[in-house]
Amino acid sequence: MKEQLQELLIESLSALLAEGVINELPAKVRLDHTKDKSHGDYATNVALMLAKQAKCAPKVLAEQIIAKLSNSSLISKTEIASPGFINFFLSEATNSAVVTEILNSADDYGLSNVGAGKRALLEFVSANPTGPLHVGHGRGAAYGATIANLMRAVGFEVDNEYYVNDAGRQMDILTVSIFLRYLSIFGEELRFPDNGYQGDYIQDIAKSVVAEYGERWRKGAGELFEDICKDEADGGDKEAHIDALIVRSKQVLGEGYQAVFRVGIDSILSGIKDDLAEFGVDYQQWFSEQSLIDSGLAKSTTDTLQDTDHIYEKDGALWFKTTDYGDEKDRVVVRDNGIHTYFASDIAYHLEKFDRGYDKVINIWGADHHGYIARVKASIAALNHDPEKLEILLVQFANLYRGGKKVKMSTRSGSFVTLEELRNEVGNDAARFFYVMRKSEQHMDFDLDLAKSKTNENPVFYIQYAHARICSVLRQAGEKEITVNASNADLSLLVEDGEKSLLKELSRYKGVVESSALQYEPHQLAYYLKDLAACFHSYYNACPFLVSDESLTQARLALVIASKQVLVNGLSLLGVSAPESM
RNA sequence: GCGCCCAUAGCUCAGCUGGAUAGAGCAACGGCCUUCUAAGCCGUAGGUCAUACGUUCGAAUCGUAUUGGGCGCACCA
Repeated sequence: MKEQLQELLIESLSALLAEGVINELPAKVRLDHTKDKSHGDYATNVALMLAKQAKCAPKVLAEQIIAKLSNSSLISKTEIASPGFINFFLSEATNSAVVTEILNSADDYGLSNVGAGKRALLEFVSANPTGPLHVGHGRGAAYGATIANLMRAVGFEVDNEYYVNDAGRQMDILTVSIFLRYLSIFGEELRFPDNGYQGDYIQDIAKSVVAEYGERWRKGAGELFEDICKDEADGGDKEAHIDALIVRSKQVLGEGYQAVFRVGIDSILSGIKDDLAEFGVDYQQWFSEQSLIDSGLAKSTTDTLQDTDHIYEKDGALWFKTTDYGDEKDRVVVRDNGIHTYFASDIAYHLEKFDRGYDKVINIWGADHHGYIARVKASIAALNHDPEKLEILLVQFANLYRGGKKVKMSTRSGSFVTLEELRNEVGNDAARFFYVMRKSEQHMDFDLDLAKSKTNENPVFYIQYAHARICSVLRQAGEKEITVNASNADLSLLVEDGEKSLLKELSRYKGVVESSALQYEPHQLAYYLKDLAACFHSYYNACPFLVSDESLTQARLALVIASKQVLVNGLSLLGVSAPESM
């Protein structure tokens, strides 16, 4: 009905335009829900916006706008409030119509088509497959999955994609780490490199290698470490040390190197996939970095840039002139040792994304990668695509708190809390909700104790409890042999304050979904659901639903069932369950 | 040093892209269970929206400067 009201308003403005009272229509006609019910149901500031070009006082213009407003059964009255707002009071029938609409649309209520079927590619998480996902990745996962749900709800076609960095040096370090642990299982005496992956999961993967290959790839530690430069703890350079070990391992292992690598990446990747799936995060595509190298696209993209003079050579390395496109400094794409950088394949990856013909290309990155934005956009521009089409959403880190104290984490040493551990501790519902409850660019403190608590300070339980309470009411109705006939209820009986505010709250839902989706702000929906639940709890305490007056019972049940539907729809967009009882 | 993000009640955070008297939850205080789940509700108290200028009918919101915090500035990913 907001749309209808808006149309009426535009009609009126067009009439004024025809009469020359105003010179042009505003870009958008804002119609807002009012905070204060003495201001009616909706208010617009158009008269204030247009007063200057109409060269008259806002209040005078407001009167003219109202005069041109055609009669409609929607509106019961209009008022002008200083300095020039027009307040609309809707008729009771208009307000309660939302219940009918919700009941008719059911699970589809809240869906719209502002996205008009445009295709969007949403890349998120994309953590290096060098270990299990940790709580930092969890935020990106929950955020991305929710954005995808929201965008689909408003009519976009969305593909979720995970970019798998299965090529490059990190993979070599992973392989060597597994290999060394594998050797240790057979009692080989060796010093594990400072720069290797220390986590326990590496030991587990090494055991899998044993299970699959037995002693087949066993080599002597002496052979492996002979003449290798010193590690950091021994006064050497840890980078050089591990690089030397990588080269040696490849020599010593031959085809076994690939075999060990395979076991490692398969194990880690399947762990990540299971983890995300259990978290309710689904992907349409898993895009391999290695595939860009195998297909030659990485190479050909670099060649193209070289042919178009975007790349030059310096100090034995190939540099991409990203400064031509506003970056702070030029970036290396091929190192002096001939190995391409991560950036090089990333250029090809983004080119590939654009070539797939999406209308929107969206990346969700950890905020620590913000320095990377300029160079990626530069590469898109250099390859004759519109860098504006790439939208990069940054997600800040999440700190865990337990007992009021920050949980310390460090990735290198392997002492991090994994996403799986978090999910096991607080549950998927609380994790999903908490992650998106905060604005993504805001640092968040994830309070583990709060996420587990079962009081109204925990918003997840608060909202779910509202849903469970409604289910309970409906069960009671069944026990009392009340036949619920919501769609035929006489909604004009809903006149209590609690009912009016609940109706108003319900009518906000569609707009919240749309706004959350278009602005990539799931927290708007999270807050809305909290407000809706509050509205319901308040109503629940103020009015009994199952009363002796049968038609009143039916009307209240209709309202309550509509509320339940919106809670279910909203929670499902957030990936949170709606339990029938708690 | 340069760049990006942030600063709102004692605490954790919203504030619908410039609107009307800045809102929730927690913590504090006072009430509500013989009646649909008290995992709930009602009320009281709590603010120089970091600071200072500016933009205009109107600023927590936009601009500039300052202060204070986070992150980034690799031939790592």
